[in-house]
Amino acid sequence: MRVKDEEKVNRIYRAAMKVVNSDGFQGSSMSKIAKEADVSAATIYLYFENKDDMIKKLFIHLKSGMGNSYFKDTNDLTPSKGTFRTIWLNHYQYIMDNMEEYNFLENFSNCPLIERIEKEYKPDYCPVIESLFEKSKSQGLLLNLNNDLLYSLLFLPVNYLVKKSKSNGTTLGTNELIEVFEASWRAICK
Amino acid sequence: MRVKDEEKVNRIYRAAMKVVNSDGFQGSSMSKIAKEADVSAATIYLYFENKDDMIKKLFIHLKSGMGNSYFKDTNDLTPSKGTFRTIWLNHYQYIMDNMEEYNFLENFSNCPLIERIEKEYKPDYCPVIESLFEKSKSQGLLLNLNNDLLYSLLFLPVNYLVKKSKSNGTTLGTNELIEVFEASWRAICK
Amino acid sequence: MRVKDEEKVNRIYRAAMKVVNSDGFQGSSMSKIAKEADVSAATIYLYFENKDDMIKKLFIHLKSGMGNSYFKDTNDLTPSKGTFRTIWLNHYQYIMDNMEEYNFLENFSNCPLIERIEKEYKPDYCPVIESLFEKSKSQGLLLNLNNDLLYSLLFLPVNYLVKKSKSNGTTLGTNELIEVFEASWRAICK
Amino acid sequence: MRVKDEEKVNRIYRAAMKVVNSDGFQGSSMSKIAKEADVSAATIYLYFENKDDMIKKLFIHLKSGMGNSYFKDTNDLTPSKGTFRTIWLNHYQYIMDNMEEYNFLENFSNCPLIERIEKEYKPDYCPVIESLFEKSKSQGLLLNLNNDLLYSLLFLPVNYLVKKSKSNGTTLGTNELIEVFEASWRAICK
DNA sequence: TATGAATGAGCCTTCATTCAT
DNA sequence: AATGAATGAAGGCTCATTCAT
Repeated sequence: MRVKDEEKVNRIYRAAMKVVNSDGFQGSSMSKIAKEADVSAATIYLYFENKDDMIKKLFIHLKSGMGNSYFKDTNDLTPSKGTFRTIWLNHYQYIMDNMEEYNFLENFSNCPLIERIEKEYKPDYCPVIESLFEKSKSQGLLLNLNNDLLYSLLFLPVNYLVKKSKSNGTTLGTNELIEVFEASWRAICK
Repeated sequence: MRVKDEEKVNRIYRAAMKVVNSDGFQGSSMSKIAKEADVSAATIYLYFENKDDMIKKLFIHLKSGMGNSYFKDTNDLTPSKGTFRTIWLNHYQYIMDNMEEYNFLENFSNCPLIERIEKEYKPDYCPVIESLFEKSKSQGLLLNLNNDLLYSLLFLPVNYLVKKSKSNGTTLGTNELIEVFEASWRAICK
Repeated sequence: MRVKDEEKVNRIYRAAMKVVNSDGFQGSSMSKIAKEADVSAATIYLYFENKDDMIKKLFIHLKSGMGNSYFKDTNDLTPSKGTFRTIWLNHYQYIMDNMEEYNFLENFSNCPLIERIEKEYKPDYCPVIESLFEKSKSQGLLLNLNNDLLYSLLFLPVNYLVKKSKSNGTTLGTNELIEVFEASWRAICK
Repeated sequence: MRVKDEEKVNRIYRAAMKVVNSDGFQGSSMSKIAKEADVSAATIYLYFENKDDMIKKLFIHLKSGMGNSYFKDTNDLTPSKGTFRTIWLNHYQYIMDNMEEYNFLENFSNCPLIERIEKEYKPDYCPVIESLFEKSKSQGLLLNLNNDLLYSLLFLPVNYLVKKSKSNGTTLGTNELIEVFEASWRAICK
């Protein structure tokens, strides 16, 4: 397994994501993915050890891509409501712009295969936001709650809503969006 | 004529849940489930049309069981913070007491097979809580937000925390629990 | 296997014939037959050893019924063209009136299961016609050909035509019918 | 890349024919056929869509092979008794030389699966002989009968006899053979 | 007698993976 | 490096048959 053609790996990633999202994990097969990527199934095995390996690497690939984009345009991490709002909106924007990726990640967070790597991978997943939480708590901006709890109060509702609105075919207006942020913020601010 | 073993369908349900939870959907097979339930694979087809049918019925079975238990001991649905706390704590208790069931439901909410029946089934899933939301909004107890949003602000964080704590092996103390409720409540109350 | 209810056996026979004719041998199952006969599948095993046994007995049952009816209204077996015409027309009429039975027999004459019993059963299948052939040959009415050959020259064409016309949805007119007989007769008469 | 073994499909054909002939349609399974062909069952699916597809293609393959061989060495289709005799003897020879193929075709002409393709395939099956019939009728060589009828009067008896003689272990002598032809011919000639 | 329940065996088919070019 | 061919293993499902009432 020697990586020569970096672009081919991406084609495989994209194909896998697409097939899995549309057919579900159990409906996805190496040959479908291969066809979608326009390579032979055997070729995939030049780049990945096996199917699990491919899925895991795809998961990590997408997850880190997602983590990075939260903080695009955001070098100023001074604890403030404005900072959180910016991050929060970036998060929202990322989900909207990368629905495919987001869906894939959501779908697989709960599968046994992924759970293991989630555990290994999570620690260094979002150190930036973790430290922002810590700073904010020590400055009295946020309630003194566990980071996981802060995370869930702040981000889960919007995640859920996006998924909902996607399946309903509706879109969230700007006002509505701000409303959601304000509600979430109220939950965690001091 | 051998008499139909009413309990057998439950054995199958339990087995399916167990196998799926430990091996994931893609790793679950009818024969594994059959072996776990201590019946022949063919027997499952006496009770269900096919695998999909079985999973769907199991899903509905668990979901309605879950819905019912939220309101055990709660006939008084007068809109008040106390009512919501009771329901919220029932919800928490249910998850803790029925981790297997809860996990199964979580795992499958995202699979394509289930998405369809979710849509059909959701409308009348929790009419009680929906009407409580409505009443509360009209009485000025809650912010005038979409029910889905209220739901996600109120329940998702605790869901997430339970899963977290399970995978960490820790348990939430009573105080911590109340803290989570209070935070969630702050997000939605007027 | 004790036969108590003679009528039930017939219901099973009729059901088997119907199912096999419409779904083919490979598409016929004991449960389908049972349902068609309005009995439990287990009940069939009270009357027959197993599926093969049932099919074989049905085959023999039908075959002997068919043999008998060739000579209804025909006790006069004096060798003559008229006698043969009568038999030939009886044969035609029987096929038309008992298409289901005839089809079943045709379908199964070639299957390995039946071939064995055909051999055992054939000898005494149609002694009447065999002796008529013999007498006719010795009287110089027919060519001195093997009985099987006489049989095939006389009867196979009309069999084939009936099947054809059935699948075309057409019916043979009386004149046409006589024409066929005359042609067949020309083949074997001296 | 391993090269596709053109001969492999023939091995599969031969195996299918053999298994079906000895075990009947209902007794034939893909795995039996695969074993007989000395390939993996999965391999068959590289060459055929599914079992039905394989059987159908085998049927057509054999049928057209049979059709072709009737007219080997026979380009002269001038209507005459000699022409018919030649064709008739070719037909006989084909059956004797290709008993397996012939049996398979016979066995399957009556199964529902085949009936459909027979209907689609028959029209252009033997246009040569059809046109010979037509020409012969218009020249007054043959009786003015339906082609199907001519076909059945001419060929069915010999078919039957061959099968008979095979199951008896006897062989038709040349004289006997000519006798059969003459009888058949007498049925249809003017 | 009659039958619904139950099942082991087997069937068709697919799939992840390896082979050979 | 790339791929079509090949396959063992497994999956979902059906069926003839037996069991237990």
